[in-house]
Amino acid sequence: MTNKKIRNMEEFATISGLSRPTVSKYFNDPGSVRASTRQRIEAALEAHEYRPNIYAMNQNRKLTKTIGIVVPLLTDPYFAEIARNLEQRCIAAGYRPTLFSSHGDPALEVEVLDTLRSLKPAGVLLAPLGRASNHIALEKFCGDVPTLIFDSSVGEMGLSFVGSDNFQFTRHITDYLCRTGEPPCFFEMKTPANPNAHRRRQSYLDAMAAFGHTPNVISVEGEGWGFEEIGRLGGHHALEQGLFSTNTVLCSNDRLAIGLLTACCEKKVTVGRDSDTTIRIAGQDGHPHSRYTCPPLTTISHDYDAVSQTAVEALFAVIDGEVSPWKSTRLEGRLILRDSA
Amino acid sequence: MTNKKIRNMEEFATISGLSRPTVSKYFNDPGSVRASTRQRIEAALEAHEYRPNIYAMNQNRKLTKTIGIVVPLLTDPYFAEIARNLEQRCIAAGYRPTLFSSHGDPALEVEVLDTLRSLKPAGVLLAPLGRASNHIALEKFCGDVPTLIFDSSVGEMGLSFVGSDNFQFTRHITDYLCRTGEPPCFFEMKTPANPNAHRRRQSYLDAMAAFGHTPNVISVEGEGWGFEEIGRLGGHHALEQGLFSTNTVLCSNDRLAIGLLTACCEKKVTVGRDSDTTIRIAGQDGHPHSRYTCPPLTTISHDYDAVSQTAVEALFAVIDGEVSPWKSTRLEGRLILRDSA
DNA sequence: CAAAATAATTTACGCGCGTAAATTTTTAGT
DNA sequence: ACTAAAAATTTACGCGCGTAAATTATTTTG
Repeated sequence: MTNKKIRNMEEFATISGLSRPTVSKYFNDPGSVRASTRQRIEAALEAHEYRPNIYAMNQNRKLTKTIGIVVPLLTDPYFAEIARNLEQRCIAAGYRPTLFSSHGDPALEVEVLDTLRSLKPAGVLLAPLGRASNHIALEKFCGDVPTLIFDSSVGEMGLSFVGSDNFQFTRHITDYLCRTGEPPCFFEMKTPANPNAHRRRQSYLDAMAAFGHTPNVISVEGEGWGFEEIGRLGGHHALEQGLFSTNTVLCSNDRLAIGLLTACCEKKVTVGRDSDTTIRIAGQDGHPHSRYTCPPLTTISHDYDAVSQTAVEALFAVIDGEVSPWKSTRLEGRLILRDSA
Repeated sequence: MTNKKIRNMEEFATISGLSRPTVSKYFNDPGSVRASTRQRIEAALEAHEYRPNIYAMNQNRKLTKTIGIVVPLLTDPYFAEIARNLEQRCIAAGYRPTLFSSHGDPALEVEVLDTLRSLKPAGVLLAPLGRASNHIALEKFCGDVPTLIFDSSVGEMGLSFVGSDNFQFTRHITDYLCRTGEPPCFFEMKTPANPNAHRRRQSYLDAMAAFGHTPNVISVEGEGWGFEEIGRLGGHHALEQGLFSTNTVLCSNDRLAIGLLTACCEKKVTVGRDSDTTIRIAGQDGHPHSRYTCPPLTTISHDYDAVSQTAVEALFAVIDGEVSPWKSTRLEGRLILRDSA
C-alpha cells in the first residue's frame, strides 16, 4: 500500500500500465478483460486502493448496478427480515441494493418511487402498501423501471409477482386446527391494509365449508399499521362481548395474534393447547417474533428464503434480457406447531 | 403538464426563460434566487416535471445532500424505529437519507462504511456494532466523513456521541424494583455485543450497594445478535439451576427479557407483580415490542425522539460549519410500568 | 506459417451538471 | 434621479467516467 492518492481512473490506469477505457471495462465486468490484464489491475488495486467515482460511473451508464428494495414498513420485523434476505442476494449477485420504506404512507410510497426513478436502478423489488397504494403511480413506475412485485400483489403490474399462497396458508392451518380441536373463529381487521387479508378470509370460509363447520369471522376496527394494538383492543372487545363462538381463534396475521395474546394475558385468559387452557390462538406469517410470544405462537410461516430467492432470480432474469410474460408465483407456507394452538 | 420531455437542465432552463446556472443555483438552494425567478422555475417545474440528474449533480459537488444512517441490525425493531425517526428528520431538513444495516457483522460494517465513503455524504449517523467493530476502520472513516456516533459509543471518535444514559437507566429501574419488592437479580449476556451492557451491569452493582443489598449477576452464554434466544436458553438454565436468588429479575435489555419471559412461559413460571405470580421481570430499552409481551414488560425506555433529534441537530450543526469540541450527550430514560414487574 | 477471425485495447467524444469569474440587473442610499 | 453596492445572471470551463469506432494484439484456421 503506497501513499499515492489516485484521483481518477486515468491516474489509476497509468499506474496499472493500461489505458483508462480498459480499466473502465474491468470495473463494469472484470471478466471482460484478459486474465493477464485483470491481474495487473487487481494488483494495482491492492497497492493503491482506488475506487471509481460512483456518480461519474452512473451518469452515463444506461444500466446502473443499483437495485431498489421497497417495503411498506421497515419497523415490521417481517419486512425487515425479508428485506435483509433480498439485500444479501443482491450483493451476492454483484448489485448495490438500496433500501426504502414507505412507512405505511401512500404518499411516501410515491415519493420513494420518484426518488428511485432518479436513481436509474437496474431493477426494483417492490412490496406495495396494498389497498392504500396509489395504483396509477405504481403502474407508471413499473413502466419506467423493471419492477418485480412481491409480498402483496396489486393487479398484474410490473414484471411478475412473487409471494405466498395465502389460500394454501389459511386452508392448511384451518385444517390443522379443525382436526385437533374445535373449529377456529377468524380474527381479522375490518379494513385490512393488505390485499392478502381478503384471500385469507375467503380461504377460511372455504375451508370451514369443506369441513361442514359454521364460520365465524370477527372483524375488528382499526386503521393503519399498528396491528398489535388493533389486535389487542379488538381482542379485549371480542372477549368482553363473547364474540368467539369456539375456543379456537385463527388470526389473519401474526401481529394481530400477538395483540390478541396480550389482550388474553390482560384478561387472565389462559392460552394454549393443554387441557387447562381456555383458548387456542394461531397466527399466520411466521413472524420473526412469533417464537417468543407467551405461549409461543402456532403459525404458518412464509418460506422467506424461497420467496426472496424466487423474486431476485425473476428480476435478474429480466435484467439479463430474458423476456417472459407476466406471471404470479405463490409459494406454500410451512406449519409451525408451538404451544398456542 | 405538457408532453415535452426535458432531457437536461439546459432544456429546462430554456423553457423557463433562464440560463442553466441560475436554474442550478435554484436546485442547490431555492432561496438563493430572486422570488420572481423562483416562481418562474417552479411554474415550469409543475408544467414539465423535470428532475436534475442526481449523478451529474453529485459528481462535482463538494457537499452531497446525502446522509448515511448505519445501524447494527435493522431487523431489530429498536434500531428500525430509531432509524425511521432519524430518516424523517433528515428528510425534513432537506437531505436524502440512505439506510444501511451492518447485519451484526463487523466485516459488513466496514463494507458499509466503504460504500458510504464513495457516496460522499454530507454526514453520517452511525450506530456501531460496538465491541466487535473494527475500531481502526471506524476511526479512519470518521476522519474522512463527518460522522456522528449514536446509541453505542466506542471511544471518542467522530464529531460527538449521542445516546442514552445507561447508568441512569439501570439506577432508576433498580431503584424502582428495590422499593416495590425484593431486590433484583441482574440477567445479562456474558459477552455482550454492546458496550452499554457493561455500564448497565456496573450501574446495577452500584445501585445494589447503595441499597445495602447483595447483588446477583447471572451472565448467560451466547454469541451474536439473537438476544431473545440467548435469553430463552439462559432463562431455562437459570430457572433449572435456581440461579435467581430473589423473585425479581432485571434484564440487561428488553430482548433478553423477552426471551426470559418465553422461558418462564415454557416452564410454567408465572410472571407479574401480583401476589399470585412467582417472578417479577423487568427489561431496559423500551423496545417497540415490550408493550405486547405477556405480561406486558416493565422497562425503562430510551427517549427515541430526544436521542434522534439531538443526534440529527448535532450533525447538522457541524455540516453547517459550526465547530465544537467532541462531546458526549447521554439522555435519561423514562420508566414504563407495566404488569411484569 | 500466413491469413482470417476474434478479442482486447486505444482514440475521441460527450454526458449533465457545478462553479469561478465576468457581466448585467436590481436595490439602497443620498 | 444618480451612483455605489449588492444581488442575480451569464460565460466558460472542467469533472470523472461511458462508450462507439478505430486500431492493435491474440487466437484460430487452412
